[in-house]
Amino acid sequence: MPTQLDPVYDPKRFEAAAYQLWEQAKSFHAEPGDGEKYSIVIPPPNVTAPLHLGHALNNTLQDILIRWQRMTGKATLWMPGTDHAGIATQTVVEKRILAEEGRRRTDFAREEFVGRVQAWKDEYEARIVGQLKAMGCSCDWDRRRFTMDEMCTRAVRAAFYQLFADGLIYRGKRLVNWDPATQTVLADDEVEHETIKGFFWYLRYPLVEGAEIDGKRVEWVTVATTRPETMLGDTAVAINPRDPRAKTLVGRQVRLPIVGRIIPIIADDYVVMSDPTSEDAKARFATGFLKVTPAHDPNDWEIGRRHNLPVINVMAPDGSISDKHGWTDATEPEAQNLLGMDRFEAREAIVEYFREEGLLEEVRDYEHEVGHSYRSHVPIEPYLSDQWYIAVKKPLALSERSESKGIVNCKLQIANWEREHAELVEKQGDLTVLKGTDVPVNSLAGMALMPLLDGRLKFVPDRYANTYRAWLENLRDWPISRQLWWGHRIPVWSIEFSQAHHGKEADGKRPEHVANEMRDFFAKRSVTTQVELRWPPVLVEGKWFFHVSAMTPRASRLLELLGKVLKHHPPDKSELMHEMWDENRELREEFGEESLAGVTKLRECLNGCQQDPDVLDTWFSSGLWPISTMGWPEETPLLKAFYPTSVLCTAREIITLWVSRMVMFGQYFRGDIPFADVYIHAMIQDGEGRKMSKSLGNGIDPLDIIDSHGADALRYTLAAMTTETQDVRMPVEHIKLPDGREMNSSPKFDIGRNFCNKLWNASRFAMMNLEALPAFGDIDWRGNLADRWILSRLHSTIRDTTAALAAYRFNDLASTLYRFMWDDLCDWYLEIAKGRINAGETAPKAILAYVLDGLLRLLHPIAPFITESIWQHLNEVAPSRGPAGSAAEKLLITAAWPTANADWIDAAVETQFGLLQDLIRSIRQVRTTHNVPPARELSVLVRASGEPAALVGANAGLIRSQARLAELTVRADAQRPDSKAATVVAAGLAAFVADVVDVPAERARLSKERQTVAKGIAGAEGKLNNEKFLAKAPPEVVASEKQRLSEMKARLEQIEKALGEL
RNA sequence: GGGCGUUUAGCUCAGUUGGCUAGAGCGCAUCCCUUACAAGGAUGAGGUCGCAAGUUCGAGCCUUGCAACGCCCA
Repeated sequence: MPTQLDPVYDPKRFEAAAYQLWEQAKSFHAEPGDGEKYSIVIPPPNVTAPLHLGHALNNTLQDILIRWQRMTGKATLWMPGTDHAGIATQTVVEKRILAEEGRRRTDFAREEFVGRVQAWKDEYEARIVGQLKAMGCSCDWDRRRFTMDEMCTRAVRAAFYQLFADGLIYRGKRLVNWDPATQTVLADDEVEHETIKGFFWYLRYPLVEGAEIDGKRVEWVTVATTRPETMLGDTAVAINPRDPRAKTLVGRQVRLPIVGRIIPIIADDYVVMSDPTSEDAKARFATGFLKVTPAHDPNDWEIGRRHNLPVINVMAPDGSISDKHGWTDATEPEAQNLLGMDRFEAREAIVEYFREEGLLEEVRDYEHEVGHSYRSHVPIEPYLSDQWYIAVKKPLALSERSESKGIVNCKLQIANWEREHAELVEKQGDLTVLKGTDVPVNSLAGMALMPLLDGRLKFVPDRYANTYRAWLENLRDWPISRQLWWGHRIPVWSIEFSQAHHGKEADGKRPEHVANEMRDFFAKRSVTTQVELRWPPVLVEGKWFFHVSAMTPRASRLLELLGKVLKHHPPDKSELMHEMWDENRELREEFGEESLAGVTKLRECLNGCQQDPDVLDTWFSSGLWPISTMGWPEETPLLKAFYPTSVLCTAREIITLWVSRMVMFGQYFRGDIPFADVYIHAMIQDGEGRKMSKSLGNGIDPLDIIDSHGADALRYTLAAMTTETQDVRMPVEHIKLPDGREMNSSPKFDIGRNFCNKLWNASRFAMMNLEALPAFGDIDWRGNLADRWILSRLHSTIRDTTAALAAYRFNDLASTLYRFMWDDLCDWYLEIAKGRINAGETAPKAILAYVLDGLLRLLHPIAPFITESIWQHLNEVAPSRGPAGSAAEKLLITAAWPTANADWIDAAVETQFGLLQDLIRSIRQVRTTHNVPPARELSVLVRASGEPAALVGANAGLIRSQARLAELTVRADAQRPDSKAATVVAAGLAAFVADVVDVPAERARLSKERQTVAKGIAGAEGKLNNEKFLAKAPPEVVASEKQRLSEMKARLEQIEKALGEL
C-alpha cells in the first residue's frame, strides 16, 4: 500500500481487494459455539433475473445489521441463497426458448426441460452471488443454499410427509384454467385474452310457484348469460339483496329447464343490478338475476362457497357434455340428448330448446374478453380439478409419527400458551379459538398468530402487524400444487388398486386387504417409517386409489420402481420376466432378491403406481427456508445455535405470502418462531412514483451504480433514504457514458459518492499529519476546548449511531454519521487542527488518529469497502492510537464496536463551542455582506465580561484562524472603534469588526437580524404573558422560555444600538 | 367495498411521548481553484407544514371531516 491516499476517491482501486481480504480471513464464516449469537437468513432472491435496486436496498440493510453485530463480538451468521421461483422461472425460460428456438415446453421431455431451467438457474445464481459480493454483502458463502438443493429438498420432503401424516394435507377441488383441446391446465399467464363478438342470451327459468311483485304476477326469472351450455350445471339463481324484488323472491325456487333440477334463489352482493342507463356495460346488460354454476365459473364458485351450493361438473376433460364427471341428475330425455355433444354444439342446442319452449326472451350482441389457450387457441374452460391443500385452520391431531423435537415443542407450546394467555382465547364449541376469530389456537394459522399476540414476534414499523394478523385471521386453505415442471415434485404416489380380487381370499374388505398387503411390502423393505398411506382410499372417475407419501429418497425410489414394474407387467400377464427389464434388476439390487416376489404378490391387487405430476407451490419451500437452510429435520448444531434468527428484512409485498408461512412452519416443525423481528423496508419507485420495471425501462441496475459511484456510495445512499414510509422515490435519469454505453442512474447516488469522497479526503489529510504521533495517553486534551468538543461529539455520535441501529433507523444512522463527519470533523475540527499542527502542536494528531479510528468503526457497517481500505492505511501510519494504547485490530470488519463514554459527552463544552461557532459565523457573514476579500485579515474588538470574555480569550487563536483575523481584543468596556466598524452579536457578547462597513448593506443585515430576533421575542412574550401558559405548562418549559426571552432581549438591545450608531 | 400509507422549500425527504424563531441533501444566488477534498469552501435566498373544523396554555405532530395520490386485500 502507498503511504499516502490517492487524492480522489476511486472505489475501483480498492473494493475488490478489501473483499478479498475478508474472504481470506474467513470473516464471514460463522460456527456454532459459545457466546451470543446473531443470525439472519437472506430472503432468497429469485433465480429469474439479476438483482435490482430493491434487492440492493434489502441486502444493504441486512449487511449493515450483520456487520454491526459482528463488530459487537457476537457469532454472526448471514445465511445466503436463492429461490427457484417456480412459475416465474419456468415462464421466463419458456419464453426464452420459444423466442430463440421456436420450441415450447411440451416439445421437450420433462427431464430435458427441467435441465434447461437448471442451466438458467446456474447462470443467474452465479450472477446474483456476484452482485451481492460486489455490494459488499458479508454472507457466509460456505453455507450458500438453493431452495431445490439436496438439503432443502430433504426438508421439503420431510415437511410434506409430516403434514401429510398429520392429516393437514388433503386433496380438494378447485377451478383451474383448462384447455380442453390439449387437456392441460394452464397458468394464468398462459391464458391469452381476446375480445370476441358474442351474445348475451336471456333465458327464462320458471318459478316453481309463481309470485306477485307490485301487483304483477311473476312466473319466471330471466338470467342473462354468454355461455348458455353451463346452465346444465346451475345450482342456484342469485339476486342482489338490495334489489327490491329480492324480498319476495329470495328463498323461492326455480325449475331448471332441460334438466328439471329444482334450484333456490339466493341473495348475494356479487350480483350486478340491472341499470339500462349505467356506464357499466355489465349493469346495462344485467337482468338482476345471475345463474350460478359453481363448477364452470370462478365467480360462481365463490358464490357457491358462500352459500354451500352443490357443485355439478357437466363436462368431460375434452369439453364435451358428460354425466360421468359429477353430473348425476341427467335423467330427462332432453338432457340425455345433449350428452357427448361438444360444448359449442350443446350451446346451440340449448338455445334452440329455450327458443322452442318460449323461454328465450332476447338475444343481444355483446363484445367481451374471453380467455384462450396460448397453445390451442380454443377458449379456456374454467374446470374443476383436484389440487393438494394445506388445512390451515384444522385443529392438529398429531400422529404418533410426529414425535420429532419440533412437534413435541409445538404441542407443549400450545398447551402452555392457552393456559398463560387465557385472555386471548375463547371457547367455540369444543374448540379453543383466538378471541374474536374462528382460528383454533392449535391450528397452523393459530400458531402463526400466537407469537404476534404475545409479543414475541415484532414488526418494524409495527403497523405491518395488522396486515399479517388480518390475513391470517381470514386465511383459507392453502392450495400447494402447481401444474408446472420446475419445482419440488409432490412426494405423493397414487396407487390404483382393483376392486375385483385376484387372490384366493374373498374377504369383502378389499381396500383394507390391499392396504395391508402394501404395508407388508413396505415393512419388508424397511421403509415403514418413511411412507404414509392415506386411509381411506379415494374414488376418482370410477377408479380406486391410495395416496402414499414418501419421505426419503429410498422410499421414493421404491415407489418409483414399483410403478415401473407395474407398468411393464400388468397383472393379467402371469409372469414377471425377471432379467429383461432394468427396473426388475434395479429393484432386486436395491431392495433385495425378495422384493421382486413382493411386487409379484402386489401385482394381484394393484393396477399402477404413479407419482403426482404436479410440483409444490414455491412458497412451500420458501416457508421452510429458516429451518431447511440450517439442516432441519436434523437437529443440527447450526439450528441449535442460530435458530430462531434475529431479524427478517423484507418488503411489505410478501408479508402474507412468505413471512406468515415461515412463522407457521417454524412454529409447527421446530416449535419456535423463525425470527424475533420482522423489519419491513420501503419499496423504491422512480421519480414519478411508479414501480421500477423492465417494461417501463425505469429500473436502475445496482452494478451500474457500483461502477459509476462505488458500492459504498450505493449503500450509503440507500441507507440514507430508508425511513419508515412505505415508498421512496428515486428520480431516474437515462444517461450515456463517454464510452457509448447507456444506463439509468439517479442524482441521489451523488449523496453517497460525495460522502465517500469527503471521508476519503478527510482521512487522507489526517493521515498526512500523523508523523511523530504522540501517544493518546500522553496528551492533555482536557485543557483544550476544541479537543474536548470533538471527543464529546464523537461519543455522542457513538451513542446515537448505536441507538439508530438498534431501532432499525437507517436514515438516522446515515445522517448522524454525516453530521459528525462533515460538519463537526471536516468543517470545524480539521480546520482548527490544521493551524495548531502547523504551529507545532502535537496533541491534535493524537486526537485526529483516535477520532478517525472511531469514525471508521462507526461507518464500517454502512460503507465497508472504503472504511476497511482506510483502516489498513491507518494501521500502517498509526498502528496504535486512542486511549487504549494498544495496537488496533488488523481488520476493521472484526474490530470492536465502540462504546460511548458518558464522561466524555459534555453538554457544557458543546454549548461553549457553539458560542465560538456563532461568533465566527457572524464575522464571516460580515465579510460576505461587505464584500471583504477573503485574503484580507480583519481586526475584531469584542465587548464581553465574565464567562464569555474568558471563553473568547482562551480561544483567541482558534477564532483568529477560523475567522481570518489579524487582531482579536476582548474588553469589558469596548466601544465601536470607528464609523466603518460592523457589529455582530452572539450570546453574551458583542463584537466589532473594524473598517469594513458599507452602510446600506450593514443596515440591511442588522435589520434582518432584528426582525428575526423580534419575531422570537414576540412569540416568547406571547407565551409568558399568558397566565394559562404559566399555570399549565411544565415549569421547565416556562423556565427555558424565560431564559430564551432574556437572551433575545439582550441581543435585540445590541442590534438596536448598532443600528443607532450607523 | 375493507385495511394501510402519503401530502412539509423548485426536487427528494427528516421532524421518535404536542414545547418550532420548522430542518437536511440536491438545485438556485453571490464570492472563493486558500498547500485533504471544486465530488470542495464561505455566505445567502427560498415554507401561511394538502384543505376545513376541533381539543389544548401551546398543533407540522392529537381528533373529526374533506380532497388528491399510492399500495394491499376482497
